[in-house]
Amino acid sequence: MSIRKEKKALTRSALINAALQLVEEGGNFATISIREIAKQAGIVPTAFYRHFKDTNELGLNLVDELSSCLRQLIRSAREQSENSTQLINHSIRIFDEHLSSHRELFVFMTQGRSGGTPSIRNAIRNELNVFALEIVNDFSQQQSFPTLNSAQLKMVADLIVSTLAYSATDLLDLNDNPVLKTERLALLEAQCRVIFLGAAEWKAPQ
Amino acid sequence: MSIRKEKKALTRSALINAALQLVEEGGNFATISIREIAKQAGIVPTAFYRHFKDTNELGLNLVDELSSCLRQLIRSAREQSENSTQLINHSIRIFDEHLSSHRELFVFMTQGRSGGTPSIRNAIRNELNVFALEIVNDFSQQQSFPTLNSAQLKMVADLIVSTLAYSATDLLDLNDNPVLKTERLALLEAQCRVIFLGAAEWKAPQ
DNA sequence: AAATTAAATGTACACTTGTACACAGTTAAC
DNA sequence: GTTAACTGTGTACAAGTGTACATTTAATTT
Repeated sequence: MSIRKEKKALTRSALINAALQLVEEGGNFATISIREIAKQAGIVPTAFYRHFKDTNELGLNLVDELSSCLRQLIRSAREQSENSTQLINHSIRIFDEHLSSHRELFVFMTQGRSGGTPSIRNAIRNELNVFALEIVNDFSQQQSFPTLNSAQLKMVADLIVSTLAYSATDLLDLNDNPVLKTERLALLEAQCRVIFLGAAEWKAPQ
Repeated sequence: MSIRKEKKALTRSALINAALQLVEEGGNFATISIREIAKQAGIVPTAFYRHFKDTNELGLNLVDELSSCLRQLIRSAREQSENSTQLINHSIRIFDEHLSSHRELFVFMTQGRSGGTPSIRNAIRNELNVFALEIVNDFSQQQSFPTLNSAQLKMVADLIVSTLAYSATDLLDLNDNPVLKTERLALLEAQCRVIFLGAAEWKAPQ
């Protein structure tokens, strides 16, 4: 890459990190201004436009960051043991670790899924859908629920993703309260187990 | 009530409705200004302060509105038939009707749960917790899951609430697409059934 | 009927916001 | 080596923001 493009990529990621940091510091992405982001990134406000048309376009790039983060999460979770109870325990631990190590991205995700612009909402929805499809893939390969067809597996995977995403808001808020956070993780674990039990029993209503 | 207090209550609810309408028109509550709200309510900006200290305080009052809306939802859902499959179907239909008839409140709820100020997040969390406790109450009275103790019932009720709340974001977005909305409702229904099946099978891990 | 109280108005001010535009400094292309 | 292209700077401005404060209007109290 040429020197110029390298430098550009550098300030570009400075902008992305600036936005994420402002979000993590308690700001709502929807309320963050171009000027704040530029200031945090150490550039002049108008330079922002060399990289993004507006904050919405930057937001869509944050979703890309989220995307690779989720892929990484799936990859980590796959290095695990066989037993189903262990599987849930281990996956949730990995999930929790990712929440902590990529706080900003998950705060952005939970905010954006319901409070972002329509395009950001859709982008996040799409990423969570891809995430669910990855889980379906694992279910199929491991024969987790032999009685379910792929549409039914997707339904269960969506439920898992929904439960994880919902818990993320709580867990991110409980970061400074280890006791309550452990309780919330235990709740999440029990709920996932309920879902697994239900999926194993699932049959269409008569 | 005296005329003066009546009028005050009137403009107060005008402010509340103005905020809700702005939210429903696609705005994010976090980005709405005092001036916008006052304009929408048909009063001068500074009159806002006669009723609320700031938008956050108004938001907490929106949570109160949400609270009574959820209570009403529970009450409606209780007038229903016995069979468990019917119960899920009927409850989800009622839920959907409430989403449509109180759109603004549920948009506010989904936005606020993850994107609101800390105090608003907590207030909404609290309302959803109360909602889950109501469900626990129903589970107990109807002996839905005789093998579960009350803590376990609460865990299941939280999962139901989480699933409903998560689906709300999707359903609110699909209001103008009946086909996809019906699909999403069917997904929600299947997921609730998975949860019920799992809860019936639930036992602590060995 | 007069005095008091309180809600809503109108004005004002210091900020912040997005963004247009001219410019400077560097890298890339020729 | 000169020219062209592009990233980042600096200035500028109209529009929107929260909110203090004095004023008007109308209901309540006396």
